[in-house]
Amino acid sequence: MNQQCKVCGEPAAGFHFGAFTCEGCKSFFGRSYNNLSSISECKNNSECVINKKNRTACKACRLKKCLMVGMSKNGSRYGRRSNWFKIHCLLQEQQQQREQHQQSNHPHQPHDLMFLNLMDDYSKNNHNRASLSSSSPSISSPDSHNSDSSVEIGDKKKAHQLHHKIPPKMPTPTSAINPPLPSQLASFFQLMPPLGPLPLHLVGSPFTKMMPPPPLASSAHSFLPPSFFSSPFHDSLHHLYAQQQNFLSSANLPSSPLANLPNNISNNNNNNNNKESINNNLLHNGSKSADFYQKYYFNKINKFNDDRDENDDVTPSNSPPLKVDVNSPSHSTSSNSPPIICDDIQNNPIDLSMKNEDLLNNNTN
Amino acid sequence: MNQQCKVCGEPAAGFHFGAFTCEGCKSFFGRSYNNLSSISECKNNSECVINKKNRTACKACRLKKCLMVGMSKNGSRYGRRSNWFKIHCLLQEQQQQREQHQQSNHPHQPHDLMFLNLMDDYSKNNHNRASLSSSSPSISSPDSHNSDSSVEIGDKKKAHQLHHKIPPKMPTPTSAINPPLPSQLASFFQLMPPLGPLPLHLVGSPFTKMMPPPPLASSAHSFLPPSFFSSPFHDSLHHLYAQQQNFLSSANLPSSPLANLPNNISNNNNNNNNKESINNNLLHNGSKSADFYQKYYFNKINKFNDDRDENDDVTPSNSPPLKVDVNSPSHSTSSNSPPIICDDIQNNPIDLSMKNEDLLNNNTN
DNA sequence: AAATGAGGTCACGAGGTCAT
DNA sequence: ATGACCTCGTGACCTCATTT
Ligand SMILES: [Zn+2]
Ligand SMILES: [Zn+2]
Ligand SMILES: [Zn+2]
Ligand SMILES: [Zn+2]
Repeated sequence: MNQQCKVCGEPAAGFHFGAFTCEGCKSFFGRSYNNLSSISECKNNSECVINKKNRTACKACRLKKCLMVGMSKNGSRYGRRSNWFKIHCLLQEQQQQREQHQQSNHPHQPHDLMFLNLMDDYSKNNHNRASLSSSSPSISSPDSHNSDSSVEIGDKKKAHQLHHKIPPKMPTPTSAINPPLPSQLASFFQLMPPLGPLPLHLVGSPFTKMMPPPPLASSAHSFLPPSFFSSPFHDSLHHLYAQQQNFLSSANLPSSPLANLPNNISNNNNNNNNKESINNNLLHNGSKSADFYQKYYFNKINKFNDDRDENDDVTPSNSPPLKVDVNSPSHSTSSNSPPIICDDIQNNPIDLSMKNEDLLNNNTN
Repeated sequence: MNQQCKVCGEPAAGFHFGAFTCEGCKSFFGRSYNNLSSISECKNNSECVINKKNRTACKACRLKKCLMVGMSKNGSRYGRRSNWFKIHCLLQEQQQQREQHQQSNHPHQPHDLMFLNLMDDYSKNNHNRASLSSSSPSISSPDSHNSDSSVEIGDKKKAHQLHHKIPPKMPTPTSAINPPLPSQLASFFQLMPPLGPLPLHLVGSPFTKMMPPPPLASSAHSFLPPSFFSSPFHDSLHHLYAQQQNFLSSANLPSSPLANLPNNISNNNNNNNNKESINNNLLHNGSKSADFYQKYYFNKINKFNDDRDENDDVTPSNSPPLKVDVNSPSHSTSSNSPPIICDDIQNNPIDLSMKNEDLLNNNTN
């Protein structure tokens, strides 16, 4: 797949810690997670725009970006990904491409068609397993990516339309993320802010709407054959995204820094060694300085990212009415309204229970 | 590897700041970049030929040479080099040797063969699975995956074709660079020119569009097995090189020195500390003397070097319609024209997305 | 079996050090 | 000021558990 690293934009090496990332960002996140102390404060007001070239210039902002795109050490999963997951990724890619190119364009083809085409290809190959790509030359191998748009060929034209509804409102993950973060957001997110007063004023809506970066987002799920999809990972993603946004917008900052220790924030169920080490670091230094906040936010965001995954237990992929969720989601229900997405997610039990990875996995399988 | 320092010719210690250099030139560039003021004007009309023995004689010309070979503090890469990079370096070396020896000679062996042999060795080790994508994955590692190439798959074939044409026209990086610079170029480049009137006649073409100087350039890529190489780093390099030349020849100088401050030139997105220091230096001294110009050009060239890598963000591997871009680019369109190269690069998403190092790394893997 | 990601390994290069 | 040498963060590649 042609996925790009959600953090730096380089071609992604895979889905790591909850997001498509390159090897570098994967390793960076893995290392940093257990060694926050090694990250020095941003010298640019935590507003660095991370890209392939400068990703090593500011560790603070790189980590921030990692968290922003949903990376988390919890809930990781192993094993081969389902074909649906792959398909979904493809669709998402196409969508993004489409959005970029013909942003204002008039959608000719309903992407339903596009999707169907894809499905056809898939089913054909499926027997062999060829995986998507196989059939369509373009796609090529699952991993290898197809660079191309695999999907593509036939679809490109149609593809763009999928999102016509959603896109406008919902920022594409990538597009939304890559661009410089709104200063507001950036300021909010200052993991390494000199501390100081927290940007509570941001709590409002404006911020909420922007966040977006659902690890994966696509409108395709509505097309997925019900039988295949137990739980729409797609929706889930949206939900997650929404949740994240809520988190960000309503994050309850410690009114008195000292009052809430980061420890409290850490996940309860989490046995993760890594997590512990982080907390230890935090406790270690008693001062409630910038360092404190840095770690505080780190934990906060991490918990948020982790939580989205934890729900799974509660609602297994099936539990929630598939049909309802799948269909109703963004499309039918609030198809027009952009902000909607969030709503859907929240209302949809299914989604809530899923995590990025899980979501992806659950579907179909 | 037997690489030589691109600046002074001494055996290289590694790939530093975008070029193979010795420890001395590496350190020199690292120091000078942040302390331009320490560099005094050349007393030889900026025409000093830098070599191992005299490299410390004229800092101005040494720095100039550094920039000429593509050194830049931005976008440096860390970490281990990909196997492809190594292979590429080997090929490049061989090619150079070949060129030197049988310059006018009639090539018996297309070096395609040579390359293929190399590739075979390499692929044997890794692959197994290569199949997919083309095989390309040749490279082995699981994750690596794609990183690279993704995009390309479909393009690979085209890519190499591109170059078949180009090579002749495109000077090999090394060979092109090492030799004395064309006088025009040299004059333009006078970083430490006594100042005097700027080469306004050069102002012409759009600076913006030009991209960059390729640290490494080689003609080999055209030979790369399509399947293996997703994106021809080789081409990219050529392109970059060509572009650099264009830049040099057509660079638009500030009509009114005072009007355009070097600061404006600096990258927007660039948070690089180093860059800042440079700008600071510049601002520091108010006089618009030779010093001003020196720094102005320094920034200009630096930006140029930096930009070559930056494009990545702009055109993600996917964004552009693969088919269209890939094919249409240099081939069909202006396939014959040599200057074309630049076009290809710009049009070709693949190339754009890559940077020197990245190029090398990315390919197939 | 095949695929896939978390972790681990260690080649590398940016930076820093310090004798020259 | 230079450049040989050292430190350590980075990231390409590999191993292996996990999942399909
Ligand atoms: Zn990355
Ligand atoms: Zn920063
Ligand atoms: Zn040298
Ligand atoms: Zn000189």
